[in-house]
Amino acid sequence: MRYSSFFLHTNKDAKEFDSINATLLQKGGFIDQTMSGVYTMLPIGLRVLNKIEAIVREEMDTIGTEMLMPALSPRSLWETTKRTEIDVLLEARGANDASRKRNDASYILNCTHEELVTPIAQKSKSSYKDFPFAVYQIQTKFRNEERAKSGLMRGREFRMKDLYSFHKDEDDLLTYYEQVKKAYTTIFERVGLGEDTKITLASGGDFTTGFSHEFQTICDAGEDIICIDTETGIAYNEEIAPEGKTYEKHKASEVGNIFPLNIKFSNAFNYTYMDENGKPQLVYMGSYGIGTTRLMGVIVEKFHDDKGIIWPKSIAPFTVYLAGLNRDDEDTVRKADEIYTALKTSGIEVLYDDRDIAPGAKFSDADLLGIPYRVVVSKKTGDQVEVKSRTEAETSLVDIAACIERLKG
RNA sequence: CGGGGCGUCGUAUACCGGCAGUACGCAUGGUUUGGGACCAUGUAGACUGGGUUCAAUUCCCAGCGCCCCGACCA
Repeated sequence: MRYSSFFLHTNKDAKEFDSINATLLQKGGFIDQTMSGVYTMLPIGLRVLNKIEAIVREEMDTIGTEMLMPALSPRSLWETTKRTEIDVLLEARGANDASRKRNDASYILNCTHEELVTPIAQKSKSSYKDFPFAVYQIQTKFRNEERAKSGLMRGREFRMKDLYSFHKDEDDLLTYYEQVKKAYTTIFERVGLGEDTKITLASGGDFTTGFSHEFQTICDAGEDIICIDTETGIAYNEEIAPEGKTYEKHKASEVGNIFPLNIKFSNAFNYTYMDENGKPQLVYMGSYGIGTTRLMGVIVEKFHDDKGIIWPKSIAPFTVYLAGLNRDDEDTVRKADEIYTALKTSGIEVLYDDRDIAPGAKFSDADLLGIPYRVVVSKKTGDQVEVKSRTEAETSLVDIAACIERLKG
């Protein structure tokens, strides 16, 4: 991608916000705020989000099947489960009298999809032979947060992967629940958060009187506090940490959560299957979420320095920032063009800064954007190129072939 | 939802009851070219409504919006 034809504009003088991710993502031109808690994913930001979601999708495909449910749903579904009182629930309706006359209904902008997925499953999966099964989606969710804050970490409109599993009994649900834990662990490892993400015991919240598990990434910008039992190493959400134990406390951000719903929703919708003896039995369900936009925010919170973002390679918008200097020199421009083509041909994702601006402006953009490698072509580099990683201070001059090998590796 | 703050070119900010300024960006020209270049010339702005006043961007009220602290957080 050539910078000159990419829809990208950095603004290093943009306002500082309460959180690092809000500030850096806006300075880097990854996101643009539309209103409080609502952001546009600009092209370079979307590249990151797509990579995160691709990883999530790959891991989810090992334990479930992707589908896509609507963002809008009828209020009646939420009345069935008595969840119309959720305080963050958003409603949509005709914006003016004319459209209200045409359609009197009000709709819910879904914050989660148990109300949608349960009746869908009920329509076709009603024999014990059908179980277990699981479906997931990656989709935009809505929550009318009282106070949106911290950039992508608490928005009113955000992206979420939600997975729903269906089982004949509790044992089977719990077996699957453990599989989800493994898949989630793999996801957080792959996006670079493995080390600091703790499986944390939490209350079941609105869903169940039992337990649930949260995936909490230790992070100063986080809104939760997790307590790690110094003896057992087990992490608890502060809200349920038992008295009389010693804990290591950390601020953390909830990047994923998993709930054994048991029969809460199947009961509300009277979703039963026919067992081996021809008797109807309530279905056991689980639900499992990962906020993909929040994940993006947390990654910025974890990986940055005073110059900008440092994206982990697995989710970086590009692998390499190719800075073509000396744009007034035809030979150097031609050489940079050739290297750009060579990198692309090798399957390397490259952002080619072909603008006629000062070298320092390019370097600072490269740092701000957080692209893992920087390659420089200039009068000084001759037949070679200069390469350095985002975190290295020193550059090295190497042959083009060697450079490509390094970037591929 | 309680409390506080703020709404001025695209962005960041300043001043002022009497012609709204600076910087960045953007445009054009010239000089530059390894850590955010320089010079020149341009470009573009007072959230909305009401009130006070000879005169309001400025003061007052309301609405809307945004930010921050706290509460909340399936």
